[in-house]
Amino acid sequence: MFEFTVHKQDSNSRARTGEIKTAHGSFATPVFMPVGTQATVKALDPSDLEEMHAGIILANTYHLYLRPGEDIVRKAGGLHRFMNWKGSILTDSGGFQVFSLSALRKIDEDGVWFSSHIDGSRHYLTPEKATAIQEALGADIIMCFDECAPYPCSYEEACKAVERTSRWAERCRAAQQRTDQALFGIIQGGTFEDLRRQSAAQICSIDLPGYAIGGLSVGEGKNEMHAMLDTVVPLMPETKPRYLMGVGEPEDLIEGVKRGIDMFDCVLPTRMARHGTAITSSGRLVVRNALYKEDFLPLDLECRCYVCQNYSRAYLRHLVKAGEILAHHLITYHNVYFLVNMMAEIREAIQKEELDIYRSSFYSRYRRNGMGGP
RNA sequence: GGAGGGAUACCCAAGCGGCCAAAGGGGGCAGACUGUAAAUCUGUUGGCGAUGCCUUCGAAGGUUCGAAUCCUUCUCCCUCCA
Repeated sequence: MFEFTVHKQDSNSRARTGEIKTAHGSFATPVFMPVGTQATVKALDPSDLEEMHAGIILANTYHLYLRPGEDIVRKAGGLHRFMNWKGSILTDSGGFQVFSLSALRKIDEDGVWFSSHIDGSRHYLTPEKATAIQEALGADIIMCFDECAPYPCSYEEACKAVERTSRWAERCRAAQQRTDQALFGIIQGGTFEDLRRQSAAQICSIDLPGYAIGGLSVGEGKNEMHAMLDTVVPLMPETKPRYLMGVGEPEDLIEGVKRGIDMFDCVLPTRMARHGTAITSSGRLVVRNALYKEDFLPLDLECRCYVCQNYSRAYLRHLVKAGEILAHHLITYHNVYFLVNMMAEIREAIQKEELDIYRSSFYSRYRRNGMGGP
């Protein structure tokens, strides 16, 4: 089952609140989805995610196909049971790996050859195969297998990716056997407005329960990303969720919501945490910096998460410097909480018609490379 | 007491006459990270008034145009034999 309902449309922007219902519960939108590529949000237990009210997480087709193999997940009773996550799950199709594993891959019309990053073995992924794997994994939302073009990229290259992505989207839909999974289409087009329009028209002409915007935040600037959203979102149906893939930073979430995005996912909070950086209301706080050696304040003075209630910057810095695994857990917990909570605040602001106020208040405190100080 | 081996930058450790302010690790400091080949990657790590100068390779002397590298003495450490 899959249902999307819009609750409140902001009168000053394209922002809206809503709700998505899947067989694994419902969650409010706009939503931030933590990424758990290999059926685990790195360094967190599903109970942590529940505790911070994350309603949906991501996993990846390509990675789970290579290891442990989708059959094992299917035999385990599906991804939810396999990883003990009761909320909703979205699986990415492997389309992003077409981009990120470019050195190990070869694209043709039928599909993509990959050399496994694990053992070098050769694998062929097609729209049909990506769909079948996602059916075996059993997520609530599955994604069309797309071609995510790099940035920068020539017009011709971007155009080819758009057209191939459209043909592949049709094939994914045709390949669908299960009726209980929501298949989302993906709009491509690089940073070319006309290609974005073309892609939006083509993808949205396929009747699917949701649509995503892919191929952004791959190196283009914020302005270009915003311009693409302004181009594409108006061409997407209002009654379907709009998902901006792979984004983002706190400011990107606000800017995306304002431009009509309902769903986001990003590895940034989990990856940065493992690399020793916290996301706070005043900006990034590089926990390992010497500045925090004797700083006994919490990561974020305004944060109500478990970590900020119980641990100091000095202690977390110590854990990071000492290479202790708890550092990964605690900072990841905070970072994911921060974004999940931020989305809750944004929803509340939209509900109260105060998104602009929330936005300016956010920017008044947040500096991208802020020190996170009091 | 005798015979060897060793002392190099914050630590470990290469270097054994000029291309050495000195390899490589570690540690320190800093930067990056946006549908995860990422507990990763990159830069930096003697001092300056800085396309050059000054001080450094246990200490002090010496040889040499030139020494971390060769010689002498000393100090300390290690191994083996008494």
